Amino acid sequence: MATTKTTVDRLRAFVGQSVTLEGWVYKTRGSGKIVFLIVRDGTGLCQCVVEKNDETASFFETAKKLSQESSLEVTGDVLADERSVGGFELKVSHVRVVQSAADYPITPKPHGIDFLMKHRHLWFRSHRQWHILRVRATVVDQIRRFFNDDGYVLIDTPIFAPAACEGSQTLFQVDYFGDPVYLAQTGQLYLEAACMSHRKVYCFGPTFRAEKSKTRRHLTEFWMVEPEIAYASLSDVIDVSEAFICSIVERVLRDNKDDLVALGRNLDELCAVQKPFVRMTYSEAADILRGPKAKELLERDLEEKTARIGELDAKIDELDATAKGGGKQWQKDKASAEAIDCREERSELEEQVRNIPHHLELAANFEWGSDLGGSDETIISRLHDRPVAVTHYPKAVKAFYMREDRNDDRLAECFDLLAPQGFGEIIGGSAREEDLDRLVARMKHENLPIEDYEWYLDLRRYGSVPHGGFGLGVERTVAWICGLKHIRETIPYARMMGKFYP
RNA sequence: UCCCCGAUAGCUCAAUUGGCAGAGCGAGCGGCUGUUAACCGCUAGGUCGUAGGUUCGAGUCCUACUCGGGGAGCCA
Repeated sequence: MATTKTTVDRLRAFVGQSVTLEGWVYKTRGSGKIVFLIVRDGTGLCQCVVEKNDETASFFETAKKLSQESSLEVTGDVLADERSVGGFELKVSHVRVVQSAADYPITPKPHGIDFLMKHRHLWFRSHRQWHILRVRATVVDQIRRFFNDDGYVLIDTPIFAPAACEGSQTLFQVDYFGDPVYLAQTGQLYLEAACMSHRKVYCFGPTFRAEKSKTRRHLTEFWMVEPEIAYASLSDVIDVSEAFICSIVERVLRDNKDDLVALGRNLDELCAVQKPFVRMTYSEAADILRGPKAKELLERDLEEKTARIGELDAKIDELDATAKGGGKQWQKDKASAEAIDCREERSELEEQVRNIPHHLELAANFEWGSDLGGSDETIISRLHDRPVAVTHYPKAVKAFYMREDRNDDRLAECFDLLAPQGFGEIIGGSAREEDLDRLVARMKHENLPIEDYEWYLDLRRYGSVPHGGFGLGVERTVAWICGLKHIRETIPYARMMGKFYP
């Protein structure tokens, strides 16, 4: 029997030939004398059809009883068939079971998030997760490629850090041969040193924050890429972030369009991510929040969401009636499953509706001097169809190393980049204070232990120059690009407050 | 740390509002040659999160705790 080993993504080249696939059973459907095996092999899905006849007699019963996620080698002729997922199918001539799986926990039916997170090691195999992590891999590759192709030198910064860079209450403390050290929450200060050697540098690795926040935008361990550039102004740094974000979006649209479509992402919204991004100062953002546009947006939201809740109520009643009435069992089943989805959407909307008056109040009473809250960021980003850079925050709410605005000493030369459609902050960056006296004064004001930062201050003593950089959160970026509401699915093994298994 | 919601079969959810704990999926057995979350019949599967309390009677009401979800603060 002449046969070639191949993978699902290459079937097109083998139509009319016999091939062998190595994979796992994703789903099965059977009838008396025909079995459909949907096999996944890591590169895609392929329907394998086993018909009962003399040729298949030796393994037909085995194939019929194959359980979900059993591993197997399957051999057969490749046919083009539109009825099949992916457009090709295998007319099976041989099946070898590698291992028979029993009682695979994740079924094709819906599961709760807690259950799925506890089965993350298996959840990977589900189609949606497979698409998301493929997008992540492209994003990570493009991050490295963008900087490597533009003359940046990769500097690996330490994960064990001796002291706080930004604030010690959010650090994980580790016992280091009897001394307390902390898991790094940024490599920035180390990068500032390196950029005085290489001019353009970046670091890329995991970052740890012990923030006690349980929200859709937080992880305790996440990946961050941080470029740092010597002789750069704030405006230069924002230019880099623009080109950087555009290159990532463009690359994903080029290489992962199928994944995005499978995830239901609106591609037009991604295509609209083009230079130049919107730039506004913190003060302008504050005016917008207090102004009529923000109010209109939230009031329209309130109307639309209330109306949607009404629609859902009606739909739920209708579905419940279907589920309890006559008709086919599968129709009733489908109706009750849909009703569950509708209830979930309704309770989410109800929470949002409850929060809108509060958000209205926060926005309307926004006071110059406080940081933008999550709801404030959402308002600003939803008013634009491309990313928004909010610049020049009050320096009091920002980190000590940010450069003081020489025209207005209340301000820091910093920016946050907000992703559109309400996804919120994906980048935070700034020009760094290069003046020794200003920096020391600021550190004293914040009661930072100057002696621990002597090495950092040396950078201002020996050839200090204007410089700056930013940090981009990989998971938030992937969530935005994939259109996911929660970032926990964008990292292979999410670490969140109270969660570290598996 | 604070606010809201939840916990019932392996999984997803019901239980007529205090009166005999149920359905689908999954599992097992049987049937069906083109299925797309297939379908049809049968079988097994439960200390209703934990501990107290109210009551003739508690899955349902009250209190505390544990765990989970969502949000606030903080942040990428």
